[in-house]
Amino acid sequence: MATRHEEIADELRRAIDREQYTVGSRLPAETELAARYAVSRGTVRQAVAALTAEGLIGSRQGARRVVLASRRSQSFAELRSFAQWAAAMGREATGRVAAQEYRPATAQDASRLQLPEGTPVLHVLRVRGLDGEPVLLERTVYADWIAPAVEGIDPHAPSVTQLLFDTTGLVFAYGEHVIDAVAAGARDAELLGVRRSSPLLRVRRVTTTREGRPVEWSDDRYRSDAVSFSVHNSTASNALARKTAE
Amino acid sequence: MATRHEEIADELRRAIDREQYTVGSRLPAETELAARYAVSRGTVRQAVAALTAEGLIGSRQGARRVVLASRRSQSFAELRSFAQWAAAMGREATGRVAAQEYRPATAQDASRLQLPEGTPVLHVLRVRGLDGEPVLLERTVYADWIAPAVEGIDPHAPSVTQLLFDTTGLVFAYGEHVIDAVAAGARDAELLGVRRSSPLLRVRRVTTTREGRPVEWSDDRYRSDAVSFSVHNSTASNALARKTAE
DNA sequence: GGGGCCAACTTGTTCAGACAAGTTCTCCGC
DNA sequence: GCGGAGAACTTGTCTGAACAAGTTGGCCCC
Repeated sequence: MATRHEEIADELRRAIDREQYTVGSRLPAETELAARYAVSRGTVRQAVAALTAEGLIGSRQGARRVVLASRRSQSFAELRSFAQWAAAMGREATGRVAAQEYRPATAQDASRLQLPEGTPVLHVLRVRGLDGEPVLLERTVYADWIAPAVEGIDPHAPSVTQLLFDTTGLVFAYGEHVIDAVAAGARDAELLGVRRSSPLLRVRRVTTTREGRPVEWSDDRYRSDAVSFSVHNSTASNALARKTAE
Repeated sequence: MATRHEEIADELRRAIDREQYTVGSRLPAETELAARYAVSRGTVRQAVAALTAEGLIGSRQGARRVVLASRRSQSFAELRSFAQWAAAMGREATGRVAAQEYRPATAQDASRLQLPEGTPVLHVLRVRGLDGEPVLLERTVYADWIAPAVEGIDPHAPSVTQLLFDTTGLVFAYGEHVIDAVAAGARDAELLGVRRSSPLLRVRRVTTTREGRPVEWSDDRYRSDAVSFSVHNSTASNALARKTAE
């Protein structure tokens, strides 16, 4: 908690969480908050902008801000890392590598990872579970420059993200996710312990470093009875987009 | 295009779109942009903050901003309204009401729409298509205070959103979406023209007005071979969250 | 009681300046 | 040629001020 506006945002979040400000009620005016925390209005605006982006409060010119929701959404760290997400819920993340091999990059791999076609990239198939029960099948392709660090990882390591950070200082900073539904194939069904052709939630994502360099792309399939995703949107911020096939 | 920072944001978006700034390259410094557009640095910061929220550029202290992606994501208006989305793609939105009736609000309805339990709410089942081909099944529950305006709508109207705005001035301002996958039931399969138990992408959402008042909640099922969703995230903004079943 | 108008309030936009903190690049010495 | 130190650059934080634009609530009149 370094900066003042982050402190204030956090304090407001907690106040909403413990229903000091209830859903539907109005937040104090900027000038009042500025006086209360002894900061300028600009700093207060930075704080409430964060809550607005999270979908906790709504804001429109002329009217006081409204509390829209109370439950705080998880952090990006929790979304990037399966293990961190599990830990935040008080569950244990388990995982094993089912297959791992180098293959020359296809045109698709090359385009997504910004590499020349034919560069050897590392394919990894992981099964991940919560408290031992498999819920996610991860087919990940790593760029050549990070692959050596991934290759040496213990097949049962709970957190690849954490290990990569510890060994190479790599941070996953940006992600693009495409979500749809698919039927479980024979292999999927076996590894996840569901019946063939049961519906799976598929998330295809590309992750990049802070410098904007793509690190990996992945085809993740979730047991839809165990996991769902949640997104909030507003006229001001629209992270979610609908797309047609191909 | 009213405000200066919106103009600048739009100009930058277009420049990225026509690859004047290519993916992976660096944006000019704030001070340079400020000079170029003859505005203060604060105004430039507002403009680039918008692009950052959209996932188009990445930003970190000390380094110049990096272009992360070029394709512009659709607006919130397009996400809220099926018809607007279709129009933006140059496709024709079709739709028909398959069933419509009032029912007393269940505890779940009451909680989601912030109404007293037992209040009569309007259930509507709509089939929507692109160029005549059905792609979406919409089971929507409308709050009692907006239901009369919905009831009178032509069953084949392409855009409910537009009609509600025209007749009542209502704007859908905020939305919370929970996404998972389900198998098509017999009714779903028939209405969408797919085989039973094929995977569907389910989006359950609650929409509220600008005042933060819930208007409707809906269970939308998309043919997963026709539609997918896309979300971008970063350490700074995380609209997407993973959830476990109940 | 209802409708309309206005004043007070509140958020949005923009400016200019100062300092903090992190990154990048150059130059120097080895 | 390589690495390290440091300067120059760049984004992040924060202040204080002024005006624009939209909302809300109260008051008055019919």
